[in-house]
Amino acid sequence: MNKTREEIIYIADQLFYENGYENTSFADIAAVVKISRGNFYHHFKTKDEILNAVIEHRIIKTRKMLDMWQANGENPSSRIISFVHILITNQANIKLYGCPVGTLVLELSKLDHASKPEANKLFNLFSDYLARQFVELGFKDKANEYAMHLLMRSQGVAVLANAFHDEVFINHEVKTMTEWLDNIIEERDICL
Amino acid sequence: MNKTREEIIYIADQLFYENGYENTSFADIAAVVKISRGNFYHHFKTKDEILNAVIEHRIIKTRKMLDMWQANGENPSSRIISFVHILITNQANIKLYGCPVGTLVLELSKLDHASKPEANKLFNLFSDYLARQFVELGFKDKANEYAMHLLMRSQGVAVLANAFHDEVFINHEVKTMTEWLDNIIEERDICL
DNA sequence: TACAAATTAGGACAAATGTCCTAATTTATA
DNA sequence: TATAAATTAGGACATTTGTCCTAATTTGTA
Repeated sequence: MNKTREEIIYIADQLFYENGYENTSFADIAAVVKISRGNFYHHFKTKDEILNAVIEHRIIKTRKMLDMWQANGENPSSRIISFVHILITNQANIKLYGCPVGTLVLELSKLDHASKPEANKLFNLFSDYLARQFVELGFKDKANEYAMHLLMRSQGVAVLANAFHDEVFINHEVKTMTEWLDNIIEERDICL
Repeated sequence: MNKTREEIIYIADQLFYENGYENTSFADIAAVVKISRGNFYHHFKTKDEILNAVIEHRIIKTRKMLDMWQANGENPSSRIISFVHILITNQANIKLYGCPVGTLVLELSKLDHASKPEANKLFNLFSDYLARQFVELGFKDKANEYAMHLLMRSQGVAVLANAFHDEVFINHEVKTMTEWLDNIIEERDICL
């Protein structure tokens, strides 16, 4: 039900990512959805309402993706690799527009926007997912630290991927991330 | 000479960083500089011209800073540490607005702005600076790779510093960066 | 001092923005 | 089918935007 509303959210999601929130107007969204600007008001009273709907939509999408990784990943290690490999899967978009999460949170920071905490939840989803894997790997004390470390690296790669469009760099950094993971696991085994 | 022009650039530099380029208007800058909006046109014909002037100004500032690090750093290793420590020195601003370079390049990407390559030169300055240090450390083949790796890490930390405002995380990541540096130097010595 | 150049203030201008209203049309329901 | 509800189109509205013009003032110089 409410197909138009969902289509608005779907298109706004894309446009906010590709062109930024501030730089996307009602008119831009309406033009793609092919509805009149007036009709808009019936579904969303303000632009902020659209943003909130988009963020909520992204949270649901992300949860689904993480649940799938959780279900399909054979072990914590391969589930972590699923995360790292977004950088390769979404390489084309990341080169053009950066990371959808990182760029949104940064923009909302500069706009001093009330929805920043909500957007931040996207980061929390990934961080919690990763931390859970590290706990399962036996890194009880360092799980959060390691999760943030990987999140940090993927954000750094996304920024430089956007800046330099260098595929070799991206592939190499993905490799060093998996090596880093192998290393801490190896060190853990030595300690036992 | 041309004090007003320089003041416009100085203020625009700040406002573009704090509020974003798109989200900063002529009126915003004029209000802070305390000149009439009309007078603006005498110094800069378009907003893009201000942006270009701001980028040029940042390039000059950055060059000066790197030259100072180059001159004052006792060895390549300590010069690299100077770079890493921006994350601590500029911690307050990074938490609020992210990295000035990364956020500008990302925004210009989304705006599909003609000045993105110019802004990217800021990244090149840091990357070249770092690569030079790694060459001096004897990593002839891996100098660029290592430079990009450190740049990537500092960008990642900046994004998450903005998102989470977590001082402990920042300090810890700075520590792991210095440890990473120590490690590759140690490994190099073992190989000799 | 006299004159030219540089700088300034103030506002005009069209276009775009987010918001909101009304009237028509479609859809669903009794 | 008749009626209410949901959805739509089209445009009004004040505000803000970047851009640009003109006339006044300040500054520097011969």
